[in-house]
Amino acid sequence: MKIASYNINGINARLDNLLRWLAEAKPDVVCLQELKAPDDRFPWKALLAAGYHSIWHGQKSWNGVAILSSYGEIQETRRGLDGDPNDLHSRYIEAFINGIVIGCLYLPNGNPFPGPKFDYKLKWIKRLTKHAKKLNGFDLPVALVGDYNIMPTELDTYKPEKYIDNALFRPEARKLWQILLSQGWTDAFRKMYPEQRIYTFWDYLRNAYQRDAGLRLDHFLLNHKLADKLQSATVEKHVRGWAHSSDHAPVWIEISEARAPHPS
DNA sequence: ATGTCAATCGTGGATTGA
Repeated sequence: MKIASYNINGINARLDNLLRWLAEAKPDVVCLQELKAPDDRFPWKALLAAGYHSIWHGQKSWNGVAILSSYGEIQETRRGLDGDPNDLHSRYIEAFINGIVIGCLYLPNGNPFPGPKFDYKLKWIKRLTKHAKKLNGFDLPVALVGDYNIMPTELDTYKPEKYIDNALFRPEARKLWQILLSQGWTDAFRKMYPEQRIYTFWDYLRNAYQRDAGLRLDHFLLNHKLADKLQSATVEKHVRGWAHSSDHAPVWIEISEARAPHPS
């Protein structure tokens, strides 16, 4: 089972790229972020024609998350996080697919630091941590997937010293990431590549992709029940090189599936 | 700051967010 995450940076502006990549990579489940589209402009028909059912939580102009599945109709389990009734950003959607709880998230960027946007980011991480604790109590495989907008360590950025005062790398955010992980979550990519510099984002500015001036922002957190089944993890770096690409690359993990018992 | 995108309002280009 292939579970993917892709910050698409405008689903309608990049629908052709998305469909091309789906046809090429054939993931089973895809978590999308930064739809930048209201609910009534989500291209569900084109995705259905490509073989994917969708659930989505859109918003005018910014944010927006969706989950695609090749397994048929999707059982949605949640949209949004508790803890702030005034938060209207569409940043979290969750479903139960093929026996796995999959949370798709778009964590606030938080720049500029310091400021209200950074404060909102920290609060959002705490709300996510609270929800993650609840999910971790279930006797089910769980994956929390998406654009975390956090570089957890110096290995996760091409130039750590440049990012000291950046919300993506501030110690306050990295500390909350560690607190979240300490509940028992496995960072799937770091588990598969313990020492390697891997990036999932390259800025549009200053030929960042050509220079490999990247950041690792998109993560898969797996609970124990799922981490045991992790087979591989891949960054689809070449897709970032396509014309009219998002500034993120699609990323995916492969999960081994227990063979279903034969019907008797 | 630099310089690159998309959405918006609303029809040309400034503004906002990333």
